[in-house]
Amino acid sequence: MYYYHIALNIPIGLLTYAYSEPLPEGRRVLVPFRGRQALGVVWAAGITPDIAVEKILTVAKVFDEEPLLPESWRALVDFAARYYHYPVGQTVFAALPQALREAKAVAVPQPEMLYRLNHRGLSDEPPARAPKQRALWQALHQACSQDALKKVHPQAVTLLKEWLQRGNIETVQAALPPIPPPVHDLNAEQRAAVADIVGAQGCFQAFVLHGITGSGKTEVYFEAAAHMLRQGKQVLFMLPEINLTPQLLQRLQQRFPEVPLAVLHSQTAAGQRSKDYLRALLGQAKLIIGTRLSVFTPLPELGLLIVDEEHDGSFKQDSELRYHARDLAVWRAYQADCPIVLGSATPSLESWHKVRSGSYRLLLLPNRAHSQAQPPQIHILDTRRMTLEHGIAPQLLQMLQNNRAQGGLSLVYLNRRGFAPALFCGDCGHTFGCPNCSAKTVLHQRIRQLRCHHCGFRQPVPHACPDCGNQDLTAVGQGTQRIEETLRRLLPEARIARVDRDSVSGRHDWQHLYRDIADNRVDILIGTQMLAKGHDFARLNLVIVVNADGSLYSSDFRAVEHLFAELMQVSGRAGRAESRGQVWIQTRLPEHPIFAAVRNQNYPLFADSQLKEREDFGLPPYIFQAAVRADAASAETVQHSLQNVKNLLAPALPDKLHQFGPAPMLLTRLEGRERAQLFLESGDRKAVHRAASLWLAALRDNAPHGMRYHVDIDPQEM
DNA sequence: AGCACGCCGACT
DNA sequence: GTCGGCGTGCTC
Repeated sequence: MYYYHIALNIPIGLLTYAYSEPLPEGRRVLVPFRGRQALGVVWAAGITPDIAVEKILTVAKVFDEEPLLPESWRALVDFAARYYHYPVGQTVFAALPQALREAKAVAVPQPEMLYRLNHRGLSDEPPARAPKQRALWQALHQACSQDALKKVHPQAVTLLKEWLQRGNIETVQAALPPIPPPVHDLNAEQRAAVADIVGAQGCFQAFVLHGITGSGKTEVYFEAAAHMLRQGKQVLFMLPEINLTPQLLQRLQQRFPEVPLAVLHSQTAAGQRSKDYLRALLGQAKLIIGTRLSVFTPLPELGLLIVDEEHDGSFKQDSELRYHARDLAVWRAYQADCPIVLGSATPSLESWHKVRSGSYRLLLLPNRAHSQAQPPQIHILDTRRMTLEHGIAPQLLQMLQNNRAQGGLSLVYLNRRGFAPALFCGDCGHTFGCPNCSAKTVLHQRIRQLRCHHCGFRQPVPHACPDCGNQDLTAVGQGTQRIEETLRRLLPEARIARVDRDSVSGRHDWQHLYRDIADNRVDILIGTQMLAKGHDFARLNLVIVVNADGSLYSSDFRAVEHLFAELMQVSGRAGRAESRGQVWIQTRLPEHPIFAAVRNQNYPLFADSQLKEREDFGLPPYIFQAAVRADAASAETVQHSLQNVKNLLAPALPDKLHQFGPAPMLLTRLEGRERAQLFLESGDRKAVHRAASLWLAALRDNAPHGMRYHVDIDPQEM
């Protein structure tokens, strides 16, 4: 009998099973588990059982037709499980696509075949009256993929089958896909960046590609990728969810028409995702593009990783396995001995710190790629002594009006959905909170609802104050809907489109919007962060940021960093047009140093001064953090049990460790549960990990039932 | 995590 | 007398 450690989707460790035959690690198997059959992955083979042999059950089924989950993938999963203090078995399942988590065999994708005319086919030319067929026949002089042939003739599949039967066609294995040269020539900086990346081929090296909006980072990614693809290497290209647009995919397909592509994100249909995952595992897919979850794709021929908008918060998963895909990507590059490119106009301070300390190399794209395009001009407008017209300065309204008259496209940006952030009783001061969360509900005027943006709560707008009966309830603050209403009233001739999660959700809505904008049917866009990221509108030449201050009052030390990135990103929307883009940012805190940095569009200056502050205050990236979070029905339960565990652990914790808390979280109540957290901090990463392990063990033994808890390594939210 | 086992309150 | 509440403990 052979014994194995099997990874199962359970929060305890690996379980021991037996089998009469040798099994390789990375094999999917079915095992009996609690009277049922469960899927598992062979994690360690040839082990000595660590429990009584009579308790060990036998593997029930081996999926030995399937390819193995490779060693490099298992090492990645092991690392992620250890680093993020998450059970190995559950990490395995988090890293697998749906079909591979299920207890049945999967179809193994066959390598793509190319088709070509043989001798007989060459002399069997279709008649002149069938020009389409003839075009297909012509194309088949060279080996072609089915996809390529479909573009030549819509019925290519049927015809191919027919000609194959007739014995006119031969099939060949796909060779290295041809990669055409770039359509546009790269400028000197782009070429230098590509040369640096390509020069690191076969060695681990992290690059931060810092380029302002429009500086042509994508071309650098593409050319570096092209180089690796020509060597038969695989390239993983990761983006934030919102940037994975049909436009980008189209660009990729234009640039790499013959390269087998795998698209992996949460929107991909489960079947396709699993198929693409296996194609990547088998080395059939060469270019893998996806969101954070694609970092777990097994890639036997990995030659380059690209993380676009690497500062983006969506690379961090904030439930279950709380991993940071950018950080895991760097680990993968190290493991695979290959370069990784972290691209951004506003790199994360974590990455910038590594540039400054010399471990990452900086690649600069200081200019806009198309030399006639200038960076936008950014103005900071002090609104303290102004009478605003429903949140907008009169002079900015005038600018919107003028820009419309001159045929320009404007963007009014604010990061707040709904009509107004709060409804308020002018008599007694009552505000309308969410019953499940410690947050105010947001007024959505058009559908007459108060909504909580943290949970699903919604209720009709009350007609009177529940405390004093006053019927005159006032909306305070600005939301996208209210700005829209105001602008429609003040600028009745303007054609206005609001873009937020309430108005634009599906792909269809986007297509409509793009068409309307392209056809010159929109003068003013009103939008939230959805619009700031990854969407380019050529005519856009005026951006107004309604209120930039909110996060400057936040106690989250990352708020300034995030606001800077947000302002640079939204500013970058302006000025791909012919005339120089103008950006106006309204603020009541104009003397805050962030605005000087934004106006000068000087990221390095900003980042260096932020790093100095972080160092002075002993904050990340100079120290390492983990958050211990817990929630339960009552605030006392959470607070007391965290305090209790803290007291219990006090003698056992490492010396170099500081603990802060427990304290209620910023949003103390979420979906009916009270939340509190405690921070573990140290300049020594090992001390944080050791403390995190101790905390988890202590919570396992001491947490009252009904209390949930987790550890978040390198937390991004306070 | 799930799922079974087990020990106390309101029902035919 | 039982049906079912969910607290507790185990899974190879």
